Amino acid sequence: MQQPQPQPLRKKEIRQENERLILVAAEKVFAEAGFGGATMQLIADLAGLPKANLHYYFPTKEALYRQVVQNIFQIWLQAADVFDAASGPAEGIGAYIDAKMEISRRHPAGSKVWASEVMHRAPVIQDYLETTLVDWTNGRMKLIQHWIDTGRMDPIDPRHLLYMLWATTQHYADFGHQIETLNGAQDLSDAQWQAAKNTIKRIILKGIGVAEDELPEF
Amino acid sequence: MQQPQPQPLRKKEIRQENERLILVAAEKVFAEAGFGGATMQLIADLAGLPKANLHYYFPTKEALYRQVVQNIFQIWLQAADVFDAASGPAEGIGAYIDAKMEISRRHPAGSKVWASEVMHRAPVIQDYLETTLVDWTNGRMKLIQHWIDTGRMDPIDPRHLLYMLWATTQHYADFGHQIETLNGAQDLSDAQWQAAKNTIKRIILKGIGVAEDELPEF
DNA sequence: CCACATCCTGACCAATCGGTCAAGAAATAT
DNA sequence: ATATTTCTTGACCGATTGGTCAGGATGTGG
Repeated sequence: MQQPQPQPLRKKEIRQENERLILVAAEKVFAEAGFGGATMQLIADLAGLPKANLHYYFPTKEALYRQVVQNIFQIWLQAADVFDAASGPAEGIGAYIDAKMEISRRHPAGSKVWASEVMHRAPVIQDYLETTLVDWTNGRMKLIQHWIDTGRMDPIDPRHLLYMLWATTQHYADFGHQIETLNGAQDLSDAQWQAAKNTIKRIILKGIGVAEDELPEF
Repeated sequence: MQQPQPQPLRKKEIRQENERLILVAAEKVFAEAGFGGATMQLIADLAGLPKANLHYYFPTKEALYRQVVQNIFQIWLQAADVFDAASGPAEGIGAYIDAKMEISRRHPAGSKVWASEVMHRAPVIQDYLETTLVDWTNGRMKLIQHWIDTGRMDPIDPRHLLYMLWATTQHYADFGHQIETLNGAQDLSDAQWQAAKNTIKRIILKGIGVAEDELPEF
């Protein structure tokens, strides 16, 4: 039960709310126009604030962009929790696909900003790639290798399996416009998203040799 | 077929060569900086021509960009030839994966420009998406459905299988920088590219239920 | 040779960009 | 109340951008 209080805003609330407005607008504009094509004026208009106000909260365009990318990176990493909690490849990889597809559906702009950042050789988050992402990847590769060693799946190169999972799930966000066009200019329906998830899980889980009795129903 | 020209005109050679230089440079700069971040001056420097010369051959930045994107689209479609010539899913899909992976390796800049164009809602090639790409996709979906109907593979949604093929293969170009970083800042070796191809083909072909005796050796 | 078409390019321009600033408004602290 | 901190914003600035243009250079056809 939140009471709408349009007038009496406390200073801390003002800062919090304005930074949120700016970050949401920035994510959208950066996704649609790229870093170079985005302008502070566009972001300001979308956030409903004067341009000078943006520079009060974020000193430069690059600082704002950096914050957007870092926020996305956090969401991105968080999706891995389901991976570790799993008892085996069917559950772990299946849940990971579900989680990443949900991100692609709910956070398409963020995914595009991430893709754009990496495509342009990661000028802003290269250090994160070299540290956090390397560690994350090594950990998951070990887990997958363990599943292989204990006969839970075929001896697949874990690295390329991970790339395949990233590619397939993020494609639905990054190439969402192409997919919509091929869907008759319509957003994917709930059923179509479900079909996408199921098709991906079915092909990959069967493809890596997960035992039949571990597979979910499709 | 081109008519062989015994005495090619000099002027025409100049035009041909300069347009080629500009297009090659433009593809690289657009890929690395995005449309908004690319500048005519950067492209001119990379092509080794004065900026004003670019505007002699291509009236505007948009016109140059449009030509780059259209060229990529042609290469992109051409990779489908192997698909149609195949006698079944193992051969057709396997060859298509090989062809698209080869494009990712040899044409990474083009792939990035394409990805960027689609991510930004295809401002330049939307009409191609709605006509050529729709037709292409429908044709391949029919072929896959025929393979399903004749029991050559499992009843997989052909649309999502195609998306999976695109996503997985193009990922090695579009996210090449991330892959290099995770590979210790090294380009993938011949053997690593081969491993990537094999892993993708193995997972997908097994995942869609291609008969064992149709599978190649991995 | 000459007349013509094509190619080349330094200098320039209007528009737009990211970013600054100073003065004032509004909330908070004393 | 008053002093202080935080927030707001129109106006402005230097730098960069895509694009123009006039005039010279170079190749072509007669």
